[in-house]
Amino acid sequence: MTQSDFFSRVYRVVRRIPPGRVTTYGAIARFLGSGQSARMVGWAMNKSYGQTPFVPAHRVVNRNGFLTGKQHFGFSGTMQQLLESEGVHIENDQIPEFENLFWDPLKYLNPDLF
DNA sequence: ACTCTGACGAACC
DNA sequence: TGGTTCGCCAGAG
Repeated sequence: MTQSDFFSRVYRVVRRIPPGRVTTYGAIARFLGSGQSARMVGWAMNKSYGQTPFVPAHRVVNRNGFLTGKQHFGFSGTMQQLLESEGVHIENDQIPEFENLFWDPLKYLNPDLF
């Protein structure tokens, strides 16, 4: 594992997502210059458990604001609980305010630094 | 070496 | 409107 590994780059982006905000697998992939690799971002999240520093994977949802990765948080409901503890409202595994809470890496981070 | 499977998303029917 | 295909590519069998 080196600093430039795709997974490491993904983790570094995810760690920058502010509490109470969310982004998408595709947005991260596009930010890293690999727009068609959203699946790899998902795979990276799957392997993010136990990483240090902590990787707030619960702040990454799919492009429609659905908590598609909730099954991977151990007890079903953990992902939702983490988000709600940050003030993110959820209904039926979806974030109604998704469009307002969406945090785009391309808008706040410099790709050259990743 | 080869096939299959995805925490995705866009393009096609 | 909705199901299927396809690009992507790292692991597992």
